[in-house]
Amino acid sequence: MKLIQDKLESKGLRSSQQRMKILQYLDQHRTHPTVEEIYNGLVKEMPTLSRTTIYNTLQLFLEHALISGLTISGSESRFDFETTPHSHFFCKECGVVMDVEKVDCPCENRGVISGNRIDEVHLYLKGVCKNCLTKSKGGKK
Amino acid sequence: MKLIQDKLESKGLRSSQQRMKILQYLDQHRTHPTVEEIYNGLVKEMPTLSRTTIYNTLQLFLEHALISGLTISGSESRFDFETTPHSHFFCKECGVVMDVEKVDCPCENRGVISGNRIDEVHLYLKGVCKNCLTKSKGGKK
DNA sequence: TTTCATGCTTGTAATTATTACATCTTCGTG
DNA sequence: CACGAAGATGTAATAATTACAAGCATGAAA
Repeated sequence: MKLIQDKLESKGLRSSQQRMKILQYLDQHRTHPTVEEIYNGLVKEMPTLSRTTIYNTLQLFLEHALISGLTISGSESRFDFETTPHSHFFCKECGVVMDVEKVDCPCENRGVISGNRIDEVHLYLKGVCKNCLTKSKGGKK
Repeated sequence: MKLIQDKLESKGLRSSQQRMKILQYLDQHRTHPTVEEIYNGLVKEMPTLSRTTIYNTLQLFLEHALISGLTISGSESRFDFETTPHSHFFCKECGVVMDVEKVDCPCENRGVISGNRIDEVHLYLKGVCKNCLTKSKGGKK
Protein backbone atom coordinates (compact mmCIF):
# COMPACT_ATOMS: atom_id res chain seq x y z
CA MET A 1 0.00 0.00 0.00
CA LYS A 2 2.97 2.21 0.68
CA LEU A 3 4.13 1.55 -2.85
CA ILE A 4 0.78 2.63 -4.22
CA GLN A 5 0.98 5.83 -2.25
CA ASP A 6 4.49 6.48 -3.50
CA LYS A 7 3.39 5.89 -7.04
CA LEU A 8 0.70 8.53 -6.69
CA GLU A 9 2.93 11.06 -5.03
CA SER A 10 5.71 10.53 -7.53
CA LYS A 11 3.33 12.04 -10.07
CA GLY A 12 2.56 14.94 -7.80
CA LEU A 13 -0.92 13.64 -7.00
CA ARG A 14 -2.45 13.75 -3.55
CA SER A 15 -3.01 10.27 -2.18
CA SER A 16 -6.57 10.12 -0.92
CA GLN A 17 -8.19 6.94 0.30
CA GLN A 18 -10.23 6.64 -2.86
CA ARG A 19 -7.32 7.14 -5.20
CA MET A 20 -5.19 4.61 -3.38
CA LYS A 21 -7.93 2.00 -3.31
CA ILE A 22 -8.71 2.41 -6.98
CA LEU A 23 -5.08 2.16 -8.00
CA GLN A 24 -4.57 -0.79 -5.70
CA TYR A 25 -7.59 -2.51 -7.15
CA LEU A 26 -6.11 -2.22 -10.63
CA ASP A 27 -2.80 -3.50 -9.35
CA GLN A 28 -4.43 -6.55 -7.80
CA HIS A 29 -6.86 -7.26 -10.62
CA ARG A 30 -5.02 -7.52 -13.87
CA THR A 31 -8.22 -8.45 -15.67
CA HIS A 32 -8.70 -5.07 -17.37
CA PRO A 33 -11.77 -4.21 -15.31
CA THR A 34 -14.51 -1.82 -16.34
CA VAL A 35 -15.70 1.06 -14.16
CA GLU A 36 -18.59 -1.10 -13.02
CA GLU A 37 -16.29 -3.91 -11.96
CA ILE A 38 -14.06 -1.57 -10.02
CA TYR A 39 -17.10 -0.06 -8.36
CA ASN A 40 -18.52 -3.44 -7.38
CA GLY A 41 -15.16 -4.58 -6.13
CA LEU A 42 -14.65 -1.60 -3.87
CA VAL A 43 -18.09 -0.52 -2.71
CA LYS A 44 -18.25 -3.22 -0.06
CA GLU A 45 -15.38 -1.77 1.89
CA MET A 46 -16.10 1.84 0.88
CA PRO A 47 -19.87 2.18 0.96
CA THR A 48 -19.85 5.87 0.12
CA LEU A 49 -17.75 5.41 -2.99
CA SER A 50 -19.27 7.05 -6.05
CA ARG A 51 -19.01 5.96 -9.64
CA THR A 52 -18.27 9.56 -10.53
CA THR A 53 -15.19 9.42 -8.35
CA ILE A 54 -14.03 6.36 -10.23
CA TYR A 55 -14.55 8.06 -13.57
CA ASN A 56 -12.73 11.18 -12.41
CA THR A 57 -9.91 9.27 -10.83
CA LEU A 58 -9.29 7.00 -13.78
CA GLN A 59 -9.29 10.01 -16.06
CA LEU A 60 -6.71 11.63 -13.80
CA PHE A 61 -4.58 8.49 -13.75
CA LEU A 62 -4.70 8.28 -17.53
CA GLU A 63 -3.59 11.88 -17.89
CA HIS A 64 -0.64 11.19 -15.64
CA ALA A 65 0.16 7.90 -17.40
CA LEU A 66 -0.25 5.93 -14.21
CA ILE A 67 -2.48 3.43 -15.99
CA SER A 68 -3.56 2.71 -19.54
CA GLY A 69 -6.96 2.45 -21.17
CA LEU A 70 -8.49 -0.05 -23.57
CA THR A 71 -11.48 0.17 -25.87
CA ILE A 72 -11.33 -3.38 -27.10
CA SER A 73 -14.85 -4.55 -26.40
CA GLY A 74 -17.01 -1.96 -27.99
CA SER A 75 -19.39 -0.62 -25.45
CA GLU A 76 -17.27 0.08 -22.39
CA SER A 77 -13.82 1.29 -21.41
CA ARG A 78 -11.41 -0.95 -19.58
CA PHE A 79 -8.35 -0.07 -17.57
CA ASP A 80 -4.96 -1.63 -17.07
CA PHE A 81 -2.39 -1.13 -14.34
CA GLU A 82 0.25 -2.08 -16.84
CA THR A 83 1.53 0.82 -18.93
CA THR A 84 4.36 -0.79 -20.82
CA PRO A 85 3.50 -1.77 -24.40
CA HIS A 86 1.77 -5.11 -24.76
CA SER A 87 -1.12 -6.57 -26.70
CA HIS A 88 -4.60 -7.67 -25.74
CA PHE A 89 -6.79 -10.55 -26.73
CA PHE A 90 -10.57 -10.39 -26.54
CA CYS A 91 -12.68 -13.56 -26.57
CA LYS A 92 -15.90 -13.08 -28.49
CA GLU A 93 -17.48 -16.01 -26.65
CA CYS A 94 -16.86 -15.30 -22.99
CA GLY A 95 -15.74 -11.68 -23.16
CA VAL A 96 -12.50 -12.19 -21.28
CA VAL A 97 -9.67 -9.78 -22.05
CA MET A 98 -6.19 -11.13 -21.59
CA ASP A 99 -2.67 -10.02 -22.19
CA VAL A 100 -0.76 -11.79 -24.90
CA GLU A 101 2.92 -11.98 -25.54
CA LYS A 102 4.18 -8.72 -26.89
CA VAL A 103 4.13 -8.75 -30.64
CA ASP A 104 6.95 -6.75 -32.03
CA CYS A 105 5.55 -4.29 -34.52
CA PRO A 106 7.85 -2.34 -36.75
CA CYS A 107 5.57 0.65 -36.46
CA GLU A 108 6.21 1.16 -32.79
CA ASN A 109 9.69 2.28 -33.42
CA ARG A 110 8.57 5.27 -35.39
CA GLY A 111 7.14 8.33 -33.72
CA VAL A 112 5.61 9.67 -36.92
CA ILE A 113 3.65 8.10 -39.76
CA SER A 114 2.85 10.23 -42.81
CA GLY A 115 3.27 13.37 -40.76
CA ASN A 116 0.99 12.25 -37.92
CA ARG A 117 2.46 12.03 -34.45
CA ILE A 118 1.88 8.63 -32.83
CA ASP A 119 1.42 8.67 -29.06
CA GLU A 120 -0.17 5.30 -28.46
CA VAL A 121 -0.18 1.96 -30.21
CA HIS A 122 -2.95 -0.50 -29.47
CA LEU A 123 -2.92 -3.98 -30.87
CA TYR A 124 -6.15 -5.86 -30.28
CA LEU A 125 -6.64 -9.46 -31.22
CA LYS A 126 -10.15 -10.87 -31.29
CA GLY A 127 -11.23 -14.45 -31.53
CA VAL A 128 -12.13 -17.39 -29.33
CA CYS A 129 -10.01 -18.28 -26.32
CA LYS A 130 -8.51 -21.66 -25.56
CA ASN A 131 -11.09 -22.30 -22.88
CA CYS A 132 -14.12 -21.65 -25.05
CA LEU A 133 -12.59 -23.64 -27.87
CA THR A 134 -12.29 -26.78 -25.78
CA LYS A 135 -15.70 -26.21 -24.27
CA SER A 136 -17.49 -26.01 -27.61
CA LYS A 137 -15.53 -28.98 -28.89
CA GLY A 138 -16.49 -31.05 -25.86
CA GLY A 139 -20.07 -29.88 -26.15
CA LYS A 140 -20.20 -31.22 -29.69
CA LYS A 141 -21.05 -27.87 -31.09
CA MET B 1 -25.50 0.33 -57.50
CA LYS B 2 -25.66 -2.94 -59.37
CA LEU B 3 -22.33 -3.87 -57.84
CA ILE B 4 -23.66 -3.18 -54.37
CA GLN B 5 -26.63 -5.39 -55.05
CA ASP B 6 -24.39 -8.17 -56.33
CA LYS B 7 -22.24 -7.88 -53.26
CA LEU B 8 -25.25 -8.40 -51.02
CA GLU B 9 -26.65 -11.29 -53.02
CA SER B 10 -23.30 -13.00 -53.24
CA LYS B 11 -23.58 -13.45 -49.48
CA GLY B 12 -27.08 -14.80 -49.79
CA LEU B 13 -28.64 -11.64 -48.39
CA ARG B 14 -31.75 -10.03 -49.75
CA SER B 15 -31.05 -6.66 -51.29
CA SER B 16 -33.59 -4.26 -49.85
CA GLN B 17 -33.49 -0.53 -50.47
CA GLN B 18 -32.21 0.10 -46.97
CA ARG B 19 -29.45 -2.46 -47.13
CA MET B 20 -28.25 -1.23 -50.49
CA LYS B 21 -28.25 2.40 -49.41
CA ILE B 22 -26.38 1.67 -46.20
CA LEU B 23 -23.76 -0.40 -47.96
CA GLN B 24 -23.46 2.20 -50.68
CA TYR B 25 -23.02 4.92 -48.09
CA LEU B 26 -20.10 3.04 -46.56
CA ASP B 27 -18.61 2.52 -49.99
CA GLN B 28 -18.81 6.21 -50.80
CA HIS B 29 -17.74 7.50 -47.38
CA ARG B 30 -14.49 5.91 -46.38
CA THR B 31 -14.35 8.02 -43.23
CA HIS B 32 -15.30 5.22 -40.83
CA PRO B 33 -18.70 6.73 -40.04
CA THR B 34 -20.70 6.12 -36.88
CA VAL B 35 -24.34 5.01 -36.88
CA GLU B 36 -25.35 8.62 -36.33
CA GLU B 37 -23.37 9.80 -39.32
CA ILE B 38 -24.85 7.13 -41.56
CA TYR B 39 -28.32 8.04 -40.32
CA ASN B 40 -27.83 11.74 -40.96
CA GLY B 41 -26.36 11.04 -44.35
CA LEU B 42 -29.27 8.92 -45.52
CA VAL B 43 -32.34 10.25 -43.76
CA LYS B 44 -32.71 13.11 -46.25
CA GLU B 45 -33.38 10.77 -49.13
CA MET B 46 -35.04 8.06 -47.00
CA PRO B 47 -37.16 9.96 -44.48
CA THR B 48 -38.61 6.80 -42.94
CA LEU B 49 -35.22 5.28 -42.24
CA SER B 50 -34.85 4.11 -38.69
CA ARG B 51 -31.71 4.00 -36.59
CA THR B 52 -32.69 0.52 -35.51
CA THR B 53 -32.54 -0.60 -39.12
CA ILE B 54 -29.02 0.76 -39.35
CA TYR B 55 -27.97 -1.08 -36.20
CA ASN B 56 -29.54 -4.31 -37.41
CA THR B 57 -28.16 -4.01 -40.89
CA LEU B 58 -24.62 -3.22 -39.82
CA GLN B 59 -24.74 -6.16 -37.43
CA LEU B 60 -25.85 -8.38 -40.29
CA PHE B 61 -23.12 -7.06 -42.57
CA LEU B 62 -20.53 -7.70 -39.88
CA GLU B 63 -21.69 -11.27 -39.43
CA HIS B 64 -21.34 -11.86 -43.14
CA ALA B 65 -17.99 -10.11 -43.30
CA LEU B 66 -19.26 -7.56 -45.78
CA ILE B 67 -17.81 -4.73 -43.73
CA SER B 68 -15.57 -4.37 -40.71
CA GLY B 69 -16.04 -2.62 -37.39
CA LEU B 70 -13.82 -0.33 -35.33
CA THR B 71 -13.89 0.62 -31.67
CA ILE B 72 -11.02 3.06 -31.81
CA SER B 73 -12.60 6.11 -30.30
CA GLY B 74 -14.06 4.94 -27.06
CA SER B 75 -17.71 5.77 -26.91
CA GLU B 76 -19.07 4.75 -30.29
CA SER B 77 -18.65 2.10 -32.97
CA ARG B 78 -17.45 2.96 -36.41
CA PHE B 79 -17.74 0.99 -39.63
CA ASP B 80 -15.55 0.44 -42.63
CA PHE B 81 -16.37 -0.75 -46.12
CA GLU B 82 -12.85 -2.06 -46.39
CA THR B 83 -12.38 -5.56 -45.00
CA THR B 84 -8.83 -6.29 -46.01
CA PRO B 85 -6.33 -5.88 -43.17
CA HIS B 86 -5.13 -2.35 -42.61
CA SER B 87 -4.48 -0.04 -39.69
CA HIS B 88 -6.24 3.01 -38.33
CA PHE B 89 -5.07 6.26 -36.88
CA PHE B 90 -7.17 8.31 -34.47
CA CYS B 91 -6.44 11.99 -33.85
CA LYS B 92 -7.01 12.95 -30.25
CA GLU B 93 -7.40 16.60 -31.23
CA CYS B 94 -9.94 16.59 -34.05
CA GLY B 95 -11.27 13.04 -33.75
CA VAL B 96 -10.63 12.08 -37.35
CA VAL B 97 -10.05 8.40 -38.07
CA MET B 98 -7.89 7.64 -41.05
CA ASP B 99 -6.34 4.63 -42.69
CA VAL B 100 -2.62 4.32 -42.49
CA GLU B 101 -0.26 2.28 -44.55
CA LYS B 102 -0.52 -1.34 -43.63
CA VAL B 103 1.99 -2.21 -40.96
CA ASP B 104 3.21 -5.72 -41.39
CA CYS B 105 2.78 -7.50 -38.08
CA PRO B 106 4.34 -10.90 -37.57
CA CYS B 107 1.33 -11.93 -35.51
CA GLU B 108 -1.06 -11.79 -38.39
CA ASN B 109 0.49 -14.76 -40.00
CA ARG B 110 -0.45 -16.99 -37.10
CA GLY B 111 -3.99 -18.16 -36.61
CA VAL B 112 -3.39 -19.15 -33.01
CA ILE B 113 -1.61 -17.55 -30.06
CA SER B 114 -1.16 -19.56 -26.89
CA GLY B 115 -4.03 -21.80 -27.87
CA ASN B 116 -6.43 -18.92 -28.61
CA ARG B 117 -7.89 -18.69 -32.08
CA ILE B 118 -7.37 -15.27 -33.66
CA ASP B 119 -10.11 -14.09 -36.00
CA GLU B 120 -9.41 -10.39 -36.17
CA VAL B 121 -6.40 -8.18 -35.74
CA HIS B 122 -6.90 -4.49 -35.02
CA LEU B 123 -4.02 -2.10 -34.91
CA TYR B 124 -4.98 1.32 -33.64
CA LEU B 125 -2.59 4.23 -33.56
CA LYS B 126 -3.52 7.30 -31.55
CA GLY B 127 -1.90 10.68 -31.55
CA VAL B 128 -2.20 14.04 -33.26
CA CYS B 129 -2.66 14.29 -36.99
CA LYS B 130 -0.54 16.30 -39.39
CA ASN B 131 -3.27 18.89 -39.74
CA CYS B 132 -3.66 19.54 -36.04
CA LEU B 133 0.08 19.58 -35.55
CA THR B 134 0.56 22.43 -38.03
CA LYS B 135 -2.45 24.26 -36.68
CA SER B 136 -1.21 24.25 -33.11
CA LYS B 137 2.25 25.23 -34.25
CA GLY B 138 0.87 28.17 -36.23
CA GLY B 139 -1.34 29.10 -33.30
CA LYS B 140 1.74 29.35 -31.11
CA LYS B 141 0.45 26.75 -28.74
C1' DT C 1 -54.51 -12.76 -58.67
C1' DT C 2 -55.16 -13.46 -54.09
C1' DT C 3 -53.28 -15.57 -49.84
C1' DC C 4 -49.98 -16.43 -46.77
C1' DA C 5 -45.61 -16.89 -44.36
C1' DT C 6 -41.49 -15.06 -43.59
C1' DG C 7 -38.22 -11.79 -43.36
C1' DC C 8 -37.43 -6.69 -43.10
C1' DT C 9 -38.34 -2.26 -41.19
C1' DT C 10 -40.07 0.86 -37.98
C1' DG C 11 -40.75 3.43 -33.59
C1' DT C 12 -41.01 3.47 -28.77
C1' DA C 13 -39.31 2.28 -24.54
C1' DA C 14 -35.71 0.48 -21.74
C1' DT C 15 -30.84 -0.13 -20.64
C1' DT C 16 -26.07 1.00 -20.18
C1' DA C 17 -22.04 3.89 -20.15
C1' DT C 18 -20.67 8.35 -19.42
C1' DT C 19 -20.64 13.34 -18.35
C1' DA C 20 -22.24 17.76 -16.15
C1' DC C 21 -22.77 20.03 -12.26
C1' DA C 22 -23.91 21.66 -7.74
C1' DT C 23 -22.99 20.55 -3.12
C1' DC C 24 -20.58 18.66 0.68
C1' DT C 25 -16.21 17.08 2.79
C1' DT C 26 -11.46 16.94 3.84
C1' DC C 27 -7.01 18.58 4.67
C1' DG C 28 -3.04 21.48 4.81
C1' DT C 29 -1.67 26.32 6.02
C1' DG C 30 -1.66 30.56 8.27
C1' DC D 1 -9.36 27.56 14.95
C1' DA D 2 -10.61 29.40 10.25
C1' DC D 3 -10.04 29.59 5.38
C1' DG D 4 -9.52 28.04 0.83
C1' DA D 5 -8.53 24.75 -2.52
C1' DA D 6 -8.75 20.17 -3.93
C1' DG D 7 -11.35 16.01 -3.67
C1' DA D 8 -15.63 13.22 -3.29
C1' DT D 9 -20.42 12.62 -3.74
C1' DG D 10 -25.11 12.18 -5.79
C1' DT D 11 -28.47 13.53 -8.94
C1' DA D 12 -29.75 14.61 -13.29
C1' DA D 13 -28.78 14.83 -18.16
C1' DT D 14 -26.90 12.85 -22.41
C1' DA D 15 -25.37 9.43 -25.75
C1' DA D 16 -25.05 4.91 -27.67
C1' DT D 17 -27.25 0.80 -27.94
C1' DT D 18 -30.64 -2.93 -27.37
C1' DA D 19 -35.32 -5.04 -26.67
C1' DC D 20 -39.52 -5.60 -28.35
C1' DA D 21 -43.99 -5.26 -30.40
C1' DA D 22 -46.20 -4.12 -34.53
C1' DG D 23 -46.50 -2.82 -39.44
C1' DC D 24 -44.92 -3.58 -44.25
C1' DA D 25 -43.18 -5.91 -48.40
C1' DT D 26 -42.11 -9.63 -51.20
C1' DG D 27 -42.06 -14.03 -53.29
C1' DA D 28 -43.88 -18.73 -53.39
C1' DA D 29 -48.07 -21.52 -53.37
C1' DA D 30 -52.81 -22.06 -54.41
